[in-house]
Amino acid sequence: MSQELRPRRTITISDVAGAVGVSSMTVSKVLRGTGRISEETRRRVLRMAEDLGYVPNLLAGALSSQTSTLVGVLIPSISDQVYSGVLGGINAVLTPRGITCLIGETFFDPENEARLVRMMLSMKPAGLIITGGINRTEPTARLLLQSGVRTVQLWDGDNPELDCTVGLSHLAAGKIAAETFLSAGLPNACYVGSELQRDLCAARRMQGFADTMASAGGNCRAITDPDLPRNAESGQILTERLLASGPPPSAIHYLNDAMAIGGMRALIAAGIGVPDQTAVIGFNGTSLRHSIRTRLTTIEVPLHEVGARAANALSRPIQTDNAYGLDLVELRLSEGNTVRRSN
Amino acid sequence: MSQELRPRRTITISDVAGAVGVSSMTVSKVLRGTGRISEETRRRVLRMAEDLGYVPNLLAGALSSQTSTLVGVLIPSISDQVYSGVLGGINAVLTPRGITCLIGETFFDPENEARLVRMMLSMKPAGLIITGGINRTEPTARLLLQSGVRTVQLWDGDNPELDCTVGLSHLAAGKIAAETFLSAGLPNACYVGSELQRDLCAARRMQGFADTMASAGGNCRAITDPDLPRNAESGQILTERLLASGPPPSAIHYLNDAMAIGGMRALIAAGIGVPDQTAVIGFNGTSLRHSIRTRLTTIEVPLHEVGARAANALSRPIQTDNAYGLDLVELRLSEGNTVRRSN
DNA sequence: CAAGATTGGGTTATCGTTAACCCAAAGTGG
DNA sequence: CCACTTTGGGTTAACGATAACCCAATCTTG
Repeated sequence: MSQELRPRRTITISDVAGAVGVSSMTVSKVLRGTGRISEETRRRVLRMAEDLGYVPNLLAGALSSQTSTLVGVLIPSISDQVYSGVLGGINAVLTPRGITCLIGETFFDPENEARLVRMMLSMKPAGLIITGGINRTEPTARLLLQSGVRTVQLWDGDNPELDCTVGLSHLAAGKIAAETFLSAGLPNACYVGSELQRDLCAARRMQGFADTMASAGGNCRAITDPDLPRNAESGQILTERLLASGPPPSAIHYLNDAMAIGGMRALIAAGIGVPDQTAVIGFNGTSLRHSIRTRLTTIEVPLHEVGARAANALSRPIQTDNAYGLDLVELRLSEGNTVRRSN
Repeated sequence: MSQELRPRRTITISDVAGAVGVSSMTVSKVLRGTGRISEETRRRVLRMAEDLGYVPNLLAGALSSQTSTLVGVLIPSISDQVYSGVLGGINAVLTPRGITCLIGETFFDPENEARLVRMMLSMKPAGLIITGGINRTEPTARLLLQSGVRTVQLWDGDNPELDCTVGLSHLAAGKIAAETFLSAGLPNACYVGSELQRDLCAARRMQGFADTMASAGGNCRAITDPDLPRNAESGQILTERLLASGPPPSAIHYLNDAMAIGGMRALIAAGIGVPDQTAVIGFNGTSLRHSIRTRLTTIEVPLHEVGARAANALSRPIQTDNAYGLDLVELRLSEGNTVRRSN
């Protein structure tokens, strides 16, 4: 604690050079391990850098070399488990490569996205990972194109765009839920969700669900709200709204697991048995999808995997033909006990 | 789509200047709104910047002005709901100020932290927010001091350090759990958690819990594991381990809500009634703490609030005396039904 | 032992912006 | 009408590091 506290003038590469008695270029070469430097000099430089507490200035380095170690990531919300799970996968790949993530939250708003894309681009990132499923403004799209920055679209696998796309087919996800209900003999279904006009991916899941139900002779209502947050409480509220509007459907597909859990609370409270009277399927396995007695049946997306693949895609050679490099993860229905064959 | 695809040479401030017929300094001033510029010139510059698709180079700007718009944030894990919740609060404050977060995950490892602090510092951030509760290495501590970068310690409110500290008292959290059990007439308790030798905050919660139990004549066992992830499955495993080792305690305090939920699954499976035979308290309310029939009693931490306050602390005047600016959020016990007065 | 190759570094010129000054022309007041 | 302030910009020199070359001394080889 008796250390020097004064934030002295910051130590630069040429301070180190001066102290060792070489040119700053030599120090730069040693620090980056390039060029021919004698073992002796190398050791002295490293030693002195250490002693002086030299910290490289990456801003300067990036400006000079025209390549930064930053990657920008745009997601709807960082406190949403789904996206933070993906972020974990991205970081797991990027951090070992010495790359740091710049995070931006769009909250599904194209204007926010536009602002954030400008911000990110002005940091001259090595790459960009942008969550799809929102209506990108035209100027933003152009900016991305012009920038020359490698850009990966995340999550929205139904609508491949940008340099390449990594995610899942939300249409397929909805279809899986529908087929599960159909093959359990439950053609009378409902979709419960919120913010669907902003979250196009969720909207596409609903579409896949409803279309599949319809084309098999079933039906599908929708109980949605434009603004409710996508948490357990909203699931409960919307389900209560659904129950107030008539007899309960035999199956419900929820926008996500949190809403499904809240929804089941409403069902149980109303004396409706799950799965016997109403079957339930969620979306996006979280570690809590197993609640205490009930194991929610859900569509599992390997979030970490999606993130990792997106990060890897940044350094993959770009597709030259018009086939956007599309990389979809596989979906699976989790084992659960909220869907049972009706008899 | 018939746009120019060629990533042309990047447009700089002097391209804009040349096109308008002024000096680049004028453009710089217009773009930043400083200096005296005629309305006429200002408009022409802005127009041209727009037309040319000019994107500022913040690296160059930061290098020159010696102030960046980056803030580094170090958290244990980004996919852990607790920390991503805090991150949401940080971002909510910083984004409107035009500041972008650099994220680093330490996974409770001091060496990772050391590496990440170096990384962050080399980005010359406007500030740093570092989660406490891990043993900072001595060189890292010195580096932080020398750097002159404003640094806020997050989360660990029992051990104020750095320029200021924003978080909660984990000792107090443990104490609340203990007092709740004690006043419910349940002196025979157990703490269940994992990774305690790395997560010092969780360890302190356990300490606060155990000490309070002991000093009131109660007792407290501990079932922990050094490496298990802190999720529902681990809660279940550790609780099974607990049950295998003897008669069930009358009360269990879990490291977090996810583990508590998993633990309750084990209790129910073993035919042990919650809360009648064993009461349960978790930590950190999540939106899923209400599972379907059981409402977990837990200690609620306002995560968003913690993050927001930490972000605000970055711009608060620094304490000059030795009283670290300590800012603790208030804890409260959630309403739940997993603790009941024993009779 | 002459001639080319290798070793171990140094020079110079940017990278794109901004800080700190400077300065002409136009306006202003007594 | 003269001294003085504004207005509206321009000049110059960093910021810290790197790319692209250059060059003297030493080594090697036939």
